[in-house]
Amino acid sequence: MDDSMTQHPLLDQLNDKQRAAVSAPERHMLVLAGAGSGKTRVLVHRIAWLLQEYHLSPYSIMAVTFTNKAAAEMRGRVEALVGSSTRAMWIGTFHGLAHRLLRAHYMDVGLPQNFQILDSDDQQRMLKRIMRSLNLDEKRWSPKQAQWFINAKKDEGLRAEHLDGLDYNEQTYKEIYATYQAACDRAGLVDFAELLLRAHELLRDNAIVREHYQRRFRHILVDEFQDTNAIQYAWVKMLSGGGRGENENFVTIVGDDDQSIYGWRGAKIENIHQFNRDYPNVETIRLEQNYRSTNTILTAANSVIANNTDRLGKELWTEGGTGEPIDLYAAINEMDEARYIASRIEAWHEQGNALQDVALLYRSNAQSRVLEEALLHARIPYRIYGGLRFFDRQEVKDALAYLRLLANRDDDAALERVINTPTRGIGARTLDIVRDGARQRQLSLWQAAKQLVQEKVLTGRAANAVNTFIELIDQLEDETSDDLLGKQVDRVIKASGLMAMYEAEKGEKAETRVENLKELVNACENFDQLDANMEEDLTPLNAFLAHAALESGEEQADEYQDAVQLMTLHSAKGLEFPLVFMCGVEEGMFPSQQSFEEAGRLAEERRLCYVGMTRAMQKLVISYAEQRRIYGQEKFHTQSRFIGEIPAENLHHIRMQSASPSFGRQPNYGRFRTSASHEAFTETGFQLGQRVRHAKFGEGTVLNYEGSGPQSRIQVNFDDVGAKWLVVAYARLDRC
DNA sequence: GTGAGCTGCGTTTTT
DNA sequence: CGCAGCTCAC
Repeated sequence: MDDSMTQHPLLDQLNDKQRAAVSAPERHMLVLAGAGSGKTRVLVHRIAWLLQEYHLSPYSIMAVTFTNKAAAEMRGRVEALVGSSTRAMWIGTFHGLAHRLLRAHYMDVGLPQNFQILDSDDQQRMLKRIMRSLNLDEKRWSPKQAQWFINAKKDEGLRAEHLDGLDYNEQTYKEIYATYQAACDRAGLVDFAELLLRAHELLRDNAIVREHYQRRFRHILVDEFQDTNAIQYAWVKMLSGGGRGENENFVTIVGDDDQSIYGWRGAKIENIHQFNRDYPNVETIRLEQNYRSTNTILTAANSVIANNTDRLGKELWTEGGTGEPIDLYAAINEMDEARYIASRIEAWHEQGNALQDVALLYRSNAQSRVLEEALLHARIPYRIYGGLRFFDRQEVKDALAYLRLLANRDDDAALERVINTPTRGIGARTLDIVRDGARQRQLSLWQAAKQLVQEKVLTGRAANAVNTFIELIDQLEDETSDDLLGKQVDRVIKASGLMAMYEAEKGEKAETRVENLKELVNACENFDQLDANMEEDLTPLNAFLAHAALESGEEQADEYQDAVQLMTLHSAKGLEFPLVFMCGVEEGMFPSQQSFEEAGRLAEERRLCYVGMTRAMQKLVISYAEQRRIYGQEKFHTQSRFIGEIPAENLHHIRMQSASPSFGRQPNYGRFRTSASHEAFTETGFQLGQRVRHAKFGEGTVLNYEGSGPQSRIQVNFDDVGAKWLVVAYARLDRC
């Protein structure tokens, strides 16, 4: 590479590999980007390079991500780098871009112009209704399973009619799938998986549309490619002409097979391999230099992931220092674990470090509870990721349902939600009649309701109530359609009685609901259709509704408060923290019980472990509990196999230093006693958490004790035979 | 229409 | 064990 190239401002601060990826000639590329290797940076600089050096129009570039957050970050950084608008560029999520295609070509795919998006909550309610209408045994068939089945098939690109060779169970799900799809089609509703499936069918079946986009998008860049499922892969392939079309299309995929943690929802790591087979002359570039973690952390993470087979192969390295060893805390139970973590955070904070630099990672959400209790007790502020998001809140969804009805009367899901919210005398009986009528006549609920009133199938109070509702919606549209969006929403919320309903409720919860409704009006006032990447020819209302469905909104505010972050290992992906705690690293928790059966799932757990470890910049603390209460039952665990895969020299073992009986689950001690000094030894003469040896049972850890004097008993979790209660006087335990 | 009381369920999550 | 969702009685 000559000097003029290396001095290009876009290549300035990049390492050789990054530079090679950014300045590569136009071609298909596979960038294997390890954790913390500057992946987004490469992607962003590559786009800028295409614009500046190859003088490509922003119009000819598409960049695809999985989350809105990633898309927004990419757009922002590209804009900052090239200093001009990127509006013409298609940067977005798979779902967002598919939605865009469907809006632009709704007629070609047989959708009404006002089609609405069904989120997974809506989808489940819809399925529940459909399964009732099919008179299925509710003990045997669950909407949840049906939802799983349908989405999995759609993710594979399969429609109900494509399914054959099914067993009896699947046959039923197929029927549900078909009925559900017919209902969605009638109502103009599109679920998330449907966005992708239908966009793919559009490109597949419509040569004119397909060729138009193939001509347009000279470069397609896909982030997190290891997380793509079958339909997403097929979609990219279709858009790019498979890389062998008559047009010059180039696809760049960026990903890390070691960070594929979404196999359970249909992601296929093999898509990375498949890309190499499908596209000609793919250049592979590996980004292995890590700019995030200490050498110790990387060595440990590399050792763990090395236990997986079928890897593309990659080893992270750093020019940085060794750093501190990884601490391993062996807790006697989950409360001890939580208390230890809280004490470590206190120490960290006292040394002048920020709490927001600390993350607590766990395998499952249920684990957060005990951690929260300990943090609360220690008065350490914390924030939990993955709560309910704005557009997912009940009251907000109610309001949106009214708006959806204004946009599209046939939206059955919306109608079901609000026809009797607030209550207006339309009870279960009346609704059943309307549902039956709709099914028999193959109409939407709205149309059926109208007909049934007209034909006097519905009479008296019921007819009156239904009529009032119909008139309310019609009138609302009439009167507010000329309003600006914010005004319109404000009037709809009030005239529908929704606001009054929540105002009448009392309590803190109700107050928040009222606040949220006001906030929705606010969001509408500030909504910028173009900023949201919605086409101009979409009505503002439809644009907003699509926006609400596709981006369920940010998490709650108060982000400015310095607080520890709690989240699952999955949601930690892509983030980094100076201090990371990985908790509950026990066999049966992590790897989870359910992953034991299949090697593939175990490998995914290991990748999750790799993801977790590589979040840590300076210091990683791993902990596990010998005993843990799960669903009200005491479980005894051993440390996770993943811990054993870390080189011993990188680990620093810690056991409980000052034992307190409260951690031995004695009654009446409360969950977290103040940390005043407690006797380190139990009345048995053994320390809680201490390692002991028994002639027959081998080695184990002291977990608990009860009684005193000659009857005193002690509970030991033996490595080989599990937990046992022993009478100390007879057990002849030795200290290890 | 509302609330007590019962039942069933219980990785991981984005769109 | 803790919850959400549902039923049934008023």
